[in-house]
Amino acid sequence: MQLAISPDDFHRLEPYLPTGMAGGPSSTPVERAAGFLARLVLSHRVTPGQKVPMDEIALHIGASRTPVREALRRLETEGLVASLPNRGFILRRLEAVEVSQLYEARQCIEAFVARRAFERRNPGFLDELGSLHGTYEHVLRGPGDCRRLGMLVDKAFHVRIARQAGNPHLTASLSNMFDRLILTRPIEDFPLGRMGEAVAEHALALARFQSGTVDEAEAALVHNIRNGCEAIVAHLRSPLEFPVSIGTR
Amino acid sequence: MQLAISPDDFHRLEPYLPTGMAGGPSSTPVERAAGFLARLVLSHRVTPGQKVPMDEIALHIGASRTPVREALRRLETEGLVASLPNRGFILRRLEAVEVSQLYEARQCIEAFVARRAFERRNPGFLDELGSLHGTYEHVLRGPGDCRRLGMLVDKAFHVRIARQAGNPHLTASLSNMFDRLILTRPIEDFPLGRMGEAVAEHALALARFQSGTVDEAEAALVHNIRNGCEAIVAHLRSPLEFPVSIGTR
DNA sequence: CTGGACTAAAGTGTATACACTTTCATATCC
DNA sequence: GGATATGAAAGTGTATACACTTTAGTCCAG
Repeated sequence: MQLAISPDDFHRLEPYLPTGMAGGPSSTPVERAAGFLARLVLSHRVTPGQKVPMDEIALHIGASRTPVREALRRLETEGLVASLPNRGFILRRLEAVEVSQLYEARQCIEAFVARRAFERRNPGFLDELGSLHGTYEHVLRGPGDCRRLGMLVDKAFHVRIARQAGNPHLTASLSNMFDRLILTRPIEDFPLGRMGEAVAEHALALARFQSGTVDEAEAALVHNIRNGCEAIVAHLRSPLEFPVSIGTR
Repeated sequence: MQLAISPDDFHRLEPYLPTGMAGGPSSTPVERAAGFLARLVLSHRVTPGQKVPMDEIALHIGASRTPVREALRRLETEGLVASLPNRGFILRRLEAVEVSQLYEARQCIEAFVARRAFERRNPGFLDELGSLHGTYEHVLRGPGDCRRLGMLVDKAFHVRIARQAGNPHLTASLSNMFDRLILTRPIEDFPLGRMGEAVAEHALALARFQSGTVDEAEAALVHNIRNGCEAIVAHLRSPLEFPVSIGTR
């Protein structure tokens, strides 16, 4: 089975890997284990519900299962994997209800941080947000199956706003919600058409942050989240109404 | 040094231990390790900034360091301990700014869940909330140094409201914020006088949920959080203005 | 065939071992 | 005397070993 993300795309998404999963060569075995698992998931070699191949990860990072297990315990707390007693770990798989709950939680946090971020906005922040928006547009025009890659840049946009609000705990919490939504859903559950709309909604949100009111900025962001949730829930209820061909380039 | 929580108090707080830290005899070594660490912290045998005694935990739960380390990796993700390379783990210690950020995050989530919980309130919920409120009052009248014990019941009250909102992710997130506020602050940072006020504020919040409007219920809860934060920040700025004698019964 | 025991293989969870780092105490030099 | 080396002891992080569980296969009885 061919990788849905080409090596070229894959290299480009490295900066957007989940926190603590960058796993560069200089990091600890525990971090490298988490990083390699993230890559396995993003390249569709491990899909939600499947067993986490501890031995393969250990072999690949050149370590034993001990640090790999420590990494998986961390990811367990983050809701990314689940431990099945005496049967190892599996990549968790989100139920439809969990997806909408995560979107609800996103709305709770993002409505709040949008206001704080607006109050604390400055040229540097707006530039970075604009840049992330540009990357998002660019990625969507790219080749191959860009759904997870696109979601990572989507995440970067939203998390950047949260970061501007200055509350690391809310930022981390939001980041974790995105990780769960990105990594623990089958790729079929990402409606392809949705991403184009999201770009337009981000453009509006960006404009509101640049030259709008607090309420408008908050509303634009909440609108983006609500639409995303609705599109996905509708897609989950009838995933076969819009059969998609997965481009493999 | 005498335990600040008597064995009697200690037994009573078991039902309120953080999630995944109950650590009954039948649970896995990883869970028991987390549970025993929680008990070490709640009995002031390990204080914020101190090293986590891995060997002591391993010995006490009758296991080796391997599962203890896995447990600590989980707690690391939850922000309760920090890993110092080649020097083991320490119980994290919150800076003043982190405390106020956690209160801000609490307000973000609790304002949201208060509304959802109000919409979904029913007699069973109100009964349980009333019961938790009664326990809170009772604990504060109890003997010994009841600050951490009181905070655990305070947490139970707020988390019960979150649970009624029906979003497990927001509930878990709030629960984690309380754990950090309860376990990773030096006991001196808990202003003793504050708890009496909190009881009164809980009483009002309870009344609003029983016979008020959504806005009133939300406002009462936010008021409780804001007051708590202000009292603590003031206390942290001048902890010596109101020297307290720590009762040891 | 079908379903249930038995067996072998694979895989998991933890104890143990050990190389390596840090820490602390003693000794040495300026 | 204070600062810097030196050594041993303690402690950490991970590899390895192994008891135990699950899984998969095989055999046999019905």
